[in-house]
Amino acid sequence: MDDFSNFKKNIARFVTLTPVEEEYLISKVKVTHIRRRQFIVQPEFVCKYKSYIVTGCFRAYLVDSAGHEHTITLSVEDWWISDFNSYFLQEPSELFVEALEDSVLIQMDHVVEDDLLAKIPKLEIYFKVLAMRALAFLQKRILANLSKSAEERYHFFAKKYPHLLQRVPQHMIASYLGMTTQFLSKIRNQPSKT
Amino acid sequence: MDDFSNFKKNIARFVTLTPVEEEYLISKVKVTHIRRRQFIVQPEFVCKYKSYIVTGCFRAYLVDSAGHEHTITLSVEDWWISDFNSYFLQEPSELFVEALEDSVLIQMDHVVEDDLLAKIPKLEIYFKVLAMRALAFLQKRILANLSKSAEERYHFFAKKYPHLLQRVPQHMIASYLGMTTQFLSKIRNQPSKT
DNA sequence: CGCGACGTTGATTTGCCTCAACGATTGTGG
DNA sequence: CCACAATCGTTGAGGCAAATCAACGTCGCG
Repeated sequence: MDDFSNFKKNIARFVTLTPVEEEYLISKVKVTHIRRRQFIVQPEFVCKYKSYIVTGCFRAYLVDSAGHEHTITLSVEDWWISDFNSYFLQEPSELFVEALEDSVLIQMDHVVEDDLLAKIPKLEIYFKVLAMRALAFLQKRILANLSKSAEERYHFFAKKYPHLLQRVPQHMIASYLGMTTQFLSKIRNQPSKT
Repeated sequence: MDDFSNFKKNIARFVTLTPVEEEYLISKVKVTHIRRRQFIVQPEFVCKYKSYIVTGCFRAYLVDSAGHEHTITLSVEDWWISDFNSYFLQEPSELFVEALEDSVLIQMDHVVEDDLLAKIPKLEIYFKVLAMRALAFLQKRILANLSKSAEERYHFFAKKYPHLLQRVPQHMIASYLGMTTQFLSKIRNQPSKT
């Protein structure tokens, strides 16, 4: 089971490529190994790639003027990561995207992407589906932040992503959920109802 | 200046259609007039259309189990509105989308959209650009909610969308910004800096 | 071994909410 | 066309959820 196995499967969930197309795709993308604590995106720099996570774990976060970190994204295997804003518009990023574990990525840049979309138009559909899902996801997250208490948000998260609780340090989860480490700790260690 | 003038201009910002394509597009979409306080999306129902606002103003909101409204979207002329989640997946919506003024929409349903995308592939690009912009926008909003105080969020909003302050009732803006009407009122009437 | 990253716990503070009452404006039916 | 209701914004008192500040224990790693 090589690096591309799950990548192909993931695409096959939404569009069906011919063997020739698949081969062409694989020939164009680039496999990159990233060490823990390494950054693949940094503020001031333009985000060059969109990256599919083969193995590993990443988070994207912003550091505000008070020096507080705010986590936008926690991603594991079979997700795409990037600063889509910076990648799409080719503007300097404001975010850090950091590997939380040693990771393997499949990457493409704009040149490769445009070529692939031209040669394999079905990929437009694949990326469209991903974009729509991302939109739905972000909308739900905004709603959750507006309408739920810190405790509700945590329990919802814990139920939905139990594996992340084990892989990701708690202060990052806290910052993802919009609360302090201390408060999250208190939630976890209180009697509580489910 | 007919209903389609700005619609065409908006598309032309991102892709260039031939006169024939433009005509075909116009022949397929549907112009709808909506009265103030009318709903174009309601919970339990599948969202049938994506709609371009020719004139008017809409908001999308969710009512939580405690009966509180949470505004996801405030939209005016030249924006697309829909419950994209419900429209894209053809699942029942959870949202209300309500006209805040008498409005005129240009609408397309899935059948029309698929046909248009097949006949005018350039529209894929148009919608892709819109989707990416929406993604960037939602991401910024999540960051603002995570990192800014209610007062900062309000002043930021007021500076960025001064026209909305006049068109939209304040309790809706408050719910969009994630605070109560009363608190927003207090922010507005305090000395404050900036 | 010693330092830094991580989590926990308690005391205190505060940003924002809830509840409540009250003008002003809009709009609507008799 | 007026009266009354509904909608909208304002203001104040009191309360709570979550932040801040601070101190401490543990673990992993260089």
